[in-house]
Amino acid sequence: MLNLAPSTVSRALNDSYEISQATKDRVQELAKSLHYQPNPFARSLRAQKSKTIAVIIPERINNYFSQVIEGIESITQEFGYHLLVYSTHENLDTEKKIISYLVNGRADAIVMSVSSQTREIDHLENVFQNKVPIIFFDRICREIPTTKFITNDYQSGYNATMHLIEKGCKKIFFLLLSRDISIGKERLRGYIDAVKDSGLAFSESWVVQCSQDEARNLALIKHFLYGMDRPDGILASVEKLAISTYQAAKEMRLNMPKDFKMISFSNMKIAGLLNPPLSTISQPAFQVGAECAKLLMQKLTKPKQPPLEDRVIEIPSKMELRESSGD
Amino acid sequence: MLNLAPSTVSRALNDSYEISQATKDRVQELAKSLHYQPNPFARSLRAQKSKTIAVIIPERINNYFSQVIEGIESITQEFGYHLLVYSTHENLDTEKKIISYLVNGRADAIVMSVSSQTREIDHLENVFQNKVPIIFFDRICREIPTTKFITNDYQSGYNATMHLIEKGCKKIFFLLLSRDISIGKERLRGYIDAVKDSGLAFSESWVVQCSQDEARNLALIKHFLYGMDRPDGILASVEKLAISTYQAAKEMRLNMPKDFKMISFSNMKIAGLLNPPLSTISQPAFQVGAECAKLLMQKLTKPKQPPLEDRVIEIPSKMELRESSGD
DNA sequence: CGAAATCTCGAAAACGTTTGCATGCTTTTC
DNA sequence: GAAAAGCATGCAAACGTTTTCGAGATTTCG
Repeated sequence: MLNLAPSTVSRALNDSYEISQATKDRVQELAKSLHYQPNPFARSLRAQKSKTIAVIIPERINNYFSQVIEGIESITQEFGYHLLVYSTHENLDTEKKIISYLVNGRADAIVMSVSSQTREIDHLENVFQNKVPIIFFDRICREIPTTKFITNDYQSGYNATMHLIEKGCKKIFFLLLSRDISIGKERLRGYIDAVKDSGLAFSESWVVQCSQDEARNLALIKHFLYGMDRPDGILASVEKLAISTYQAAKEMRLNMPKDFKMISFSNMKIAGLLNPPLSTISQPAFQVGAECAKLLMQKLTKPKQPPLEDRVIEIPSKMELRESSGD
Repeated sequence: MLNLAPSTVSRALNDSYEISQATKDRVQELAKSLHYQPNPFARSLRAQKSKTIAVIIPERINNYFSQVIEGIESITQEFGYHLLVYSTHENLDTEKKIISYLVNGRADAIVMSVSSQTREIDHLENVFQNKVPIIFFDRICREIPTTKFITNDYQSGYNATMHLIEKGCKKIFFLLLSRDISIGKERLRGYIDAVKDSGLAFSESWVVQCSQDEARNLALIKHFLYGMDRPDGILASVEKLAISTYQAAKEMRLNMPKDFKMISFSNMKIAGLLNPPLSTISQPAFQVGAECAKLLMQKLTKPKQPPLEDRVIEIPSKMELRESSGD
């Protein structure tokens, strides 16, 4: 429309020094009046980058993961990056499929928390070999040499258990989703060490392996709460299991903290409004997301950046004691 | 590597009828062994479509919106569509900026719930004029002639209010975020009609306008709960305000349902575990998301589809009565 | 056996940008 | 006054696909 070559227009829009101010003005004015927006695919194709970050989480309806995404976005948004969000629904096959979408440049980087089913890691190796920067958080994969963010899972598990013991618990059950995922393992270790350090008669049956099926979890919990050897303390390694326990206690008309005490890893804002208020170990979710994003923005927006360091960064959780644990 | 032209390779991979089986096999085998994945940008550039849907919500840490996104994904995932998720943080300027990213083809369609600040709608008009299919849900924009999904806001507001009145409430406050957004208006209308139909002495001061600032909301709620003309019933039009009310009641040691009764629009799964269990009107969030997605998939994947119809589709909510309202 | 039909593949254009290089023009410099 | 330098712009290639068109090879058919 202005009788200019595409190259000139491009340079004018990008404010190149080799275009006269007069031409720049003409071009930019017309662009504005036409609501011109450059085509992102042409750009991505040419530049070999997408200004997009993929976030992969195991489930969406979860306060922790929502907060992490908020944290990520708080940083990426300043840089004009877009967020592609995927949920694996804790399913390994879905995770593999999602990953396969992302190794071809659709995203410039990946931020993820692996599913509880993830045992093999070929697909993750593949990402790494394809030079797509990847950062893990919470449920990390130690084998891939990249940066990972976790909280002090061992210590938190230890402290939470010790707290229950101090409150008089002699038989403390540990509820987990899967023994395979990183956080499960570490929290479990902390729990076991605390139990043993206190000289309690630990038994393997104290560790209760739950599943993705909420109805089954509820039945399982009710079952052991009915039994003869029922616990007087429970440490839930994920929020979901704490909720099922509340449900079970309610249906069975058991009283917390009288009949048993509980503390849980959880990022619920309303933990204090439950009946009874739930003692929690809450993770710095927003901060974790923000730190992941900062690292990625540094790597992606600055020239000549080294690959992401192979290290584990720990950001401590906060224990908030309420009535459910007898406080 | 196979001494074939790009066109042949392309056709072989896409299983075109004009390629011999032998060649197809050779190509597909090599592709598999190289983990070949076609470049999405080249594809999008060529096809003028991105297989991506943008979802714009006012906030991420919200059960309702998370569930809607799950619903959307449950459908789009089968079609191999990707989800770009944005949060406006209830901010109009952010909303405008996000929209401006999307009118150039980055997304094939938009599913959105407008921010509580959204009064002007030029940016939404712009989307529509650019022929980007857009569907609204929950907080809709009636002026844009497209398909919108809502719940029976008026009726739900009416029923909830009637329920409180049946439980003996004489002075019922209505808590809302903004009078501008669609759902606020409709729920408010239902509430007012119910109050008037019951012959209660309605006063404008019963409608309490809250803000995005949680601390201010808490102070506001505490203030009217302290006052002489404090309500004996509260209808919260959004979950967030119900939570602030619980917080206020807790701090002031007020007892629900004795001192006042409450019911709230909310999609919290754990409403029943609060103290006291919260009566809710819960929306069919997952279903709303799924319906939006179904419509879009139809429009995007089938040839020769008409534009999205200009109509409002209502999916009813469910009222679940618990102790907070005196049940 | 010649012509038509069928099968298999390649050449080239197109999608909308960005950028290295070339070009023509004006200004500066010795 | 001629060469060098600076300025403003255009040309063309490249990014990786898909698709239209056409060409050569083989088969079929009368």
